[in-house]
Amino acid sequence: MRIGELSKRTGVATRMLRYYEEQGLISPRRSHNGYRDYDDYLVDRVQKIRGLIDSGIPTRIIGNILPCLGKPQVIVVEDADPELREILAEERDRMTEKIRFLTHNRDAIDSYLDALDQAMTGSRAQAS
Amino acid sequence: MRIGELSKRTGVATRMLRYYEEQGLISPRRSHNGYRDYDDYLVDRVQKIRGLIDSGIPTRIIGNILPCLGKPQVIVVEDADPELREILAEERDRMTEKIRFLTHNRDAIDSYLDALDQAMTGSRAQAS
DNA sequence: ATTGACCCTCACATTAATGAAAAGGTTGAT
DNA sequence: ATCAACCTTTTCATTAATGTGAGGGTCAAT
Repeated sequence: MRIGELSKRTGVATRMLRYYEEQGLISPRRSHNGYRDYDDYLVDRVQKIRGLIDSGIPTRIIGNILPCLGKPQVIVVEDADPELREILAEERDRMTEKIRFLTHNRDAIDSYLDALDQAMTGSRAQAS
Repeated sequence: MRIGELSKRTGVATRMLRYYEEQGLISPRRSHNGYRDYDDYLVDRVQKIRGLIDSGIPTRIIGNILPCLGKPQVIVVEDADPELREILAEERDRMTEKIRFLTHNRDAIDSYLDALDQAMTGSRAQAS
C-alpha cells in the first residue's frame, strides 16, 4: 500500500511515516515511480512504534527494540551481538522502572480523584 | 540548601532546576543575596518531577499532577476545579494506557532475551 | 585583596518529534 | 487532455528539554 493508506490505517501522519523511515525504523520498498510501497505487516509495526514513542522511548532505542516484538524470534536469535544484549537488558530495566513509577503515580492521582469525588458526595455528584 | 547541593542530592542538573522553576514546578525562596534557597522536601519533589518527565509526562501537565502526590490530600480537596478533575482523569487514563503498553513490550523484550540466552546455552553462557 | 567555588541572568545552540508549505511528478476518472 | 487527488523531495518553523558559555556578583579562606 502507499503512504496515504498506511497513514489512514494507523492514524500516523505521513510526515511521521517518512520520519520513521529516516530514522531507520521502517524501510518500505519503492515502486517504479518512486512512491513508497508498504507491506501489510507494517501497519502493525507502525502502531508499535507509535506506542513506544508515546511511552517516551526515543527512536534511537526503538530501532533496537523492534526486532524483539512479536516476530518469529528464532530468525533473529542468531546474531547475538554481545553489546546489543546489554542494550536490550538495560532498556528492559529502564522500562520496568518506568512502569513502577507510572503505576505508583497513577495510583496517587487515582486516589486523589477518589478523594475529590468523595469530598463532593454531599452535593450528589458524578463518577469517573 | 542552595542549588548546587540540591543538584547533587537529586542528580538533576542545576540548569534543569532553574528550568523547572521557570515552568512553575518549584518556587524556592531567595536569600538576601539572590541565591535560590531550597527546602528539604524539595529533594523529594524534584525526584518526582524527574521521574514524571522521564516517563514522558510534559511539565505543563506535571504542574497539575504534583498536588496529588504524597501530600495530605485534604488540604487541596477544596478547590475542586471542574476542568482540573477532567484533566487529571484523562491523564490518569493516559498513564494507564502507557503502563499497559510498556508492560506488554517490556515482557516481549524480556522473553526475547530469554530466547537469546537459551540459544547460546550450547556455548555455556551468562545470565541477565 | 586575590583566588576559587559557588551563585546569578541572559542568550544562543541542539536534539527529537512534529507541522507546514513550496514546487513538482503520477494517476485515474471524466 | 485536463482536473483532482495523491505522491514525491526539500526546506524552514516550532516546541520541549537540554547543553553551554558569557559576563558578572558573593563569599570564605588565604
